Amino acid sequence: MKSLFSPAKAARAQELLRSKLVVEGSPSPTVVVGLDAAYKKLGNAEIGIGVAVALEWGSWKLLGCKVAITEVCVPYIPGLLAFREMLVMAPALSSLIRTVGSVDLVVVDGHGLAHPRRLGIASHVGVAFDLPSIGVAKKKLVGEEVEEGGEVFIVHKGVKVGVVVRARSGKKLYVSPGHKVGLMEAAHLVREMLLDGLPKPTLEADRVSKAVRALLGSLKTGGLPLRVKECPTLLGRLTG
DNA sequence: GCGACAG
DNA sequence: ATCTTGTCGC
Repeated sequence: MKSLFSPAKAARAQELLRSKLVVEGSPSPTVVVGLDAAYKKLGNAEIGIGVAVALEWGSWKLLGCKVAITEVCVPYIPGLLAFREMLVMAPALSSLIRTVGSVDLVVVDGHGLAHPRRLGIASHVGVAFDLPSIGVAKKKLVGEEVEEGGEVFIVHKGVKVGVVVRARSGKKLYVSPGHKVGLMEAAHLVREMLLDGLPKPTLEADRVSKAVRALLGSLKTGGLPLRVKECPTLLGRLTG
């Protein structure tokens, strides 16, 4: 059987999307969305859980939440993360946008500009939905950390592509522009969203994805053989 | 050839 | 990311 995924073509697609990327802007969000994905192996199949939560800036009040569940047959390859996670993130995000009406900013797990081809998952999401977005990663993908004027930047091939933001615990967060946000603006916004070592939207999306994952586990324990083949895409709405 | 390698 | 045993410290 032919391969189900072409890394070479995916990388070419990133180069095409890259020409649409805007790396400047300073949004003043009212509605901010957190995106996250979790996975669970059920028999031979790998199930992906995509979560999108909408919060009100500042009060961090929950405005909506959408979950998309489907089998994911794309492997994780460094640099090509978006092609795996977009399968569940895109349905969850588009459904959430339809529900809450408008979204001002999307915070994504992973890098944006700080990527081998300058189009990490945060930028991919931003360009695909034409929304301002920011990438927040827990680990570095490319570049070196360079201090300058009391700020630590991620420098890749001589270009500043991200900022290292320190949580109060001392833990590093690698922040980079996704789309329609500048470098310093992205770092500033993330610092304002910081709570318990992570941006509030990320924290909430992560919480939900872990909870749904636990539910999938208990379904298996209950003896219900989940037939993925018969329901390739389940769009659940658990909160919103 | 060796090391690095988001989630 | 997920799986997973044991250890350390509040």
